[in-house]
Amino acid sequence: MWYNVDGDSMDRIIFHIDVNNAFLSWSAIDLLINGFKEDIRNYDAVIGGDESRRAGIVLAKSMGAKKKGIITGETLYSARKKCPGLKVYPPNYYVYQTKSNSLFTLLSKYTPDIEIFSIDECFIDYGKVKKLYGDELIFANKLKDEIQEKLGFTVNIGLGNNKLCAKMASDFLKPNMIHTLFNDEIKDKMWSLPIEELFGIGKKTSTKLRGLNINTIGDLANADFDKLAPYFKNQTIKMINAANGKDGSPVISEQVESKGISNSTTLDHDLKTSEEIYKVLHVIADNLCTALREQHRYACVVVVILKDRYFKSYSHQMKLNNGTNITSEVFGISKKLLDEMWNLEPIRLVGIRLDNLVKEVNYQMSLFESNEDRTKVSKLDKTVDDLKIKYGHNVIGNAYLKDDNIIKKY
DNA sequence: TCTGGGGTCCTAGGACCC
DNA sequence: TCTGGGGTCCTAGGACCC
Repeated sequence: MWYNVDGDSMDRIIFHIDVNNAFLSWSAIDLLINGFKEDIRNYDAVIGGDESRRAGIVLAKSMGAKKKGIITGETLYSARKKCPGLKVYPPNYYVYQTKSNSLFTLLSKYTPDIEIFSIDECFIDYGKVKKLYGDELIFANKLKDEIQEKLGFTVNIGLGNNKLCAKMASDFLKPNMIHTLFNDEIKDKMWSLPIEELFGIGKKTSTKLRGLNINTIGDLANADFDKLAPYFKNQTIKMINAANGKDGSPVISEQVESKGISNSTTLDHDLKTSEEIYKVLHVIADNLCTALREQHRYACVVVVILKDRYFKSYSHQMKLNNGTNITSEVFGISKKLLDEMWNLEPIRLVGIRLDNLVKEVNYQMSLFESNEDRTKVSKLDKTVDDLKIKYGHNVIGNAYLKDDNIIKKY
């Protein structure tokens, strides 16, 4: 997390650029390109998950839907109750990635100092290029308009002396707006906001804070450290700094490799037998290992994640002596982990996370295995990967999984 | 008809070693 | 027979973000 006070300084100028209703805007543009007559941004519309797979939640909403009180993350069922005429469209992640890339490409004309924060958000260290482009507000306005003109969607841009303030600023009033939250504006513009608006303060923490009669960001900014410390331990100082708009974390433009990758799926019905769960684990293990092999990376930790019908989640993990990206190995470990952890309660979600990723393995054979076997399975994976590259990801799968209805949903 | 999927970071407790 | 800390590594779970 980036509330790091060291390095915070007045003379930095940071932009936070945030696409307005990203998924919905991007889907709207894509639909228009494909001959759709209406712009779904002008309806009461949402991008939503697949209800038949029990993934029916709101991922993004139009301004109209927002006005009806629909919030991101709520069930489509509940959203429809608020807005009976609601239109629901499925997400298209391929389109989103393309639009996202087009935004970052446009921005990189101006500066290499861009930190990609998520698919629809980034930070720019404007201080470093100010002498090239001049006044930050004038530039921000031009940039905002250029994005709308060339890419067809709107953004909010927040300006501050650090990333935290820039991010808070871009969130003020939407859409298509520019806001500043410089150090001398923190009291006036941020302290009156309710505590849950502060970045990093979620539901659990805000409930606890309100219980301590801390209701606004200003209350937290001026809170007594010793009073809060027993409740929030090491987080206390970070929270108080954040409420004071202090953050020294740098804009990091190099793409850092992820520390782990995961894949999980909510099933369309609860699974009740190991055999059913194994099949899902196998597909997931293959997805993840294929991705790792593409990146030439290896996992040293395998985690199996389950959610039961009450939405309670469980995990079980194993650290490996040797990193692996071999599907059959990860699948084998996952099965073992499942067998150890599963209490036979019906399962709603199955996932695997591969962690502690490394670039190379110095493979050390255990006493009883032969390196030949390992080379063989590795080669098999490679052959499958090559076929996938040549003919597409769906042409080949494990025969074990063929014609299985779990896979169709996947 | 409650509640996606992919991440990061933190905490607490246990094992183990010195 | 009972009793120490300190440090590190590992695991499970939680909180938060988009």
